[in-house]
Amino acid sequence: MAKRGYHHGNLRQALVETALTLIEARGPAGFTLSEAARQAGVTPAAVYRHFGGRDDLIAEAAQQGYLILAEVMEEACRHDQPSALAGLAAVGRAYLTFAERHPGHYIAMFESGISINRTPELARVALRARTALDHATEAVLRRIPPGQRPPPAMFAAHLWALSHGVVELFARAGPAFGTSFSPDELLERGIGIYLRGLGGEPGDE
Amino acid sequence: MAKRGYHHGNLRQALVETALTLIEARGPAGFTLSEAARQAGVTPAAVYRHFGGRDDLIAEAAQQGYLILAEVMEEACRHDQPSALAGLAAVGRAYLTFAERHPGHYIAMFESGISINRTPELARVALRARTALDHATEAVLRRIPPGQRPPPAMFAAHLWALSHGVVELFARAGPAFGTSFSPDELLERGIGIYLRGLGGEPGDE
DNA sequence: TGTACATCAGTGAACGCGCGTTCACTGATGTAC
DNA sequence: TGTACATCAGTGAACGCGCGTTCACTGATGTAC
Repeated sequence: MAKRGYHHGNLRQALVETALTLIEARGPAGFTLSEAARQAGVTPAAVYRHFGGRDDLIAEAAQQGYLILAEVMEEACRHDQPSALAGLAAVGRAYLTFAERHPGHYIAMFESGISINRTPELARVALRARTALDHATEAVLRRIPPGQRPPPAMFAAHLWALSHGVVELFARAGPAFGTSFSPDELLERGIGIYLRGLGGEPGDE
Repeated sequence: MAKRGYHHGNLRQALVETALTLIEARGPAGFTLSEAARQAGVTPAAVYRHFGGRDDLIAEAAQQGYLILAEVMEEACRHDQPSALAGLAAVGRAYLTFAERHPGHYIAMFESGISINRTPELARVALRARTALDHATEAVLRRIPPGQRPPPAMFAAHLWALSHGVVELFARAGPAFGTSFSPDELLERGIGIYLRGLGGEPGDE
């Protein structure tokens, strides 16, 4: 435990991190400003030095999440992959890994009910994640016979939807809707089939 | 407004329907037992004649939702479709339509945070919806060259995940993540590509 | 058909609780001279 | 290097609120005789 006096030092970020832990543990409804303050070792009123209120704190958590997601997406398409399938699978896997490793961020982003248009910054950074995904998929699309290519935006939307659906139904819900397949396997094979439908990688996978 | 005296007549179902409206309007966090009672024209305490508490009311709403979804899925594969694609698309479309027409149920089922294993009845009826989806997809799978068939459970999971992802990201979020494509178009073309990847319907779509 | 009675759905008052938010304040920090 | 002072992060007490839940009750319903 770092010593602290009257001034916390970095309360703002400490609150965000406490919020993330709470959201992860109790869901978006279980999160309260007061408890976040308590766990950060601070009076509830202190929170108002840094955030407009409860929802702004969640929004900040979501915003940091979109930033991480954007970076993760950018990273996923940085390394040249041996095949289109490998490239796409890397992007999908990155999404799964993100949800797994940053559940608090993930919930704040997609399950907390805060609107992506709540603040211009949030909208901006969400768009950046979106754009990163678009770029990642565009790179793959170039390796596919031109005749079969869907519009890039649609291609990205399909990948995102499939990844998101797998996370929501088969990863985050726990074994509730469980199949005998792991989320990773489910997603990777789904992407493989989809990609074959586009005419890419005839002999692959 | 139906007249009522001291006894409501059908308070239980009236509460469920009020709950659905509230959940739809304010999200799962905005729903309160007290307000549901108020809108049903009844004291909060009256709710406890019919439900164990707030969460049981939500669970009942979810349960009725799974029932509707199961029926919708069963209906979607009842009519013989001219092609495998048409069959699959009908199932996907049914899912979208369900989310659109029964947003309260949908939220209670997938966004309220109540566990599917909360009660045995809820688990049973959720499984029934799941099974209906499995059957709907199995029928399609039979029309596909055997060599390419994925395990039926995986096939169903892919369809579900794609549909669910499209709903969550591009239908329910409103225009937040909007693409230029409608959710229906997105889903239908996604299913088309996926199905071609399975070797079905070579010249179709 | 009429009366007595058991049942139980809904009442209304009350509770303790923790929430989000406000306010005037206090005391640590760091800058100017 | 030392002192005065402005800044502003965090305090702590207080608030009103609506929540979920409990309890002893009341009065409508429907059944038995």
